[in-house]
Amino acid sequence: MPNDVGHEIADALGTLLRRGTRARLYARLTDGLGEAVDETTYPVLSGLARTGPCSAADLAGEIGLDRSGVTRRATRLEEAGLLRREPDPDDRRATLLALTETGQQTVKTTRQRLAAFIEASLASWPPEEAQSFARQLHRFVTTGPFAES
Amino acid sequence: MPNDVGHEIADALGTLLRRGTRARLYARLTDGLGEAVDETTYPVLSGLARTGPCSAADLAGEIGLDRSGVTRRATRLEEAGLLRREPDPDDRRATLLALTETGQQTVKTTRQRLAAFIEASLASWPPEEAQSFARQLHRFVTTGPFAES
DNA sequence: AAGAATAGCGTGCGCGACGCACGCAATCTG
DNA sequence: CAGATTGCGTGCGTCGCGCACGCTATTCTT
Repeated sequence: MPNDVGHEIADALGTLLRRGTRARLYARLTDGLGEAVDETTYPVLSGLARTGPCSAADLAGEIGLDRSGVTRRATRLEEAGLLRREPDPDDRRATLLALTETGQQTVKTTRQRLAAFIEASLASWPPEEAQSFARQLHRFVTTGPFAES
Repeated sequence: MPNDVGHEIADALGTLLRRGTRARLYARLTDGLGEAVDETTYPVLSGLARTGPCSAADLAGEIGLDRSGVTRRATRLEEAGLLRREPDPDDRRATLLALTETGQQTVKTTRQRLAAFIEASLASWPPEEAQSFARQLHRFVTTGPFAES
């Protein structure tokens, strides 16, 4: 493998991990979806969409955050009607976090926006090139130095 | 283009933009390089390595941060001996920020570590596949929805 | 040439996000 | 049935960040 490869990818990852990059992308994705959903609260919605209804502690582990932070974000999202707290029927001290209908819709549209952004910037690529790139990127991220520590 | 492509890349970007991902990667890259260099201060070093000696305001624009933040990080790095403040010979009110020898060395080793991580996770790939992936990723990042807004 | 306007810099201040730890309620254990 | 444990929300301290002020040096204006 030529030496350039590592440095070329390093450059790309560098700009990708910039604070501003993340902020701009989230701003575009959550634009017009209400005051409550932003860069900090969206991971709660997204994680909850992945796991289904679960406790705040489990969700905290899922999105890599302290339990207290999840609780606070959840209250914000609850007040905005995107999330619902329901008592766990099996354990009366536990409360389950679950997405409401609008919450699910919010996650859905956000993901569609991201996919649309990506497809737009890949529009000029040969289809099979885009396809192989997608597979390679997925493989690189899941097997690289980014796995769950 | 198949619909999967957008969603597959979206997944990869999702995990890549996780808060924890960024934190873990920076922790590994800056491990043992001294107390002062961490996730927040490294962009100052890296940006300064790209631009060469320049003012705090210019560097702020470069790394997407407020000027005051650059100043504070610069003082931390200056106390650690990684950065030097020198008066601008052409403008006596201006002070230029410049990397010291150890500062340059720190940036160099950090970049080498990142490149090594990447090459390690690409070690099992066919060389020409890695090469095309690197080019595609670079192109995707520079032309995608991540450009400077 | 002198006073006004501007530019560069550092710092005080408030805001928001985060983690830790405490208290309360419910549950498990012996 | 009492003590230990678990789940949850919240107060507190810390930290990073942007805004705005004051100070100094420079540039503009007349």
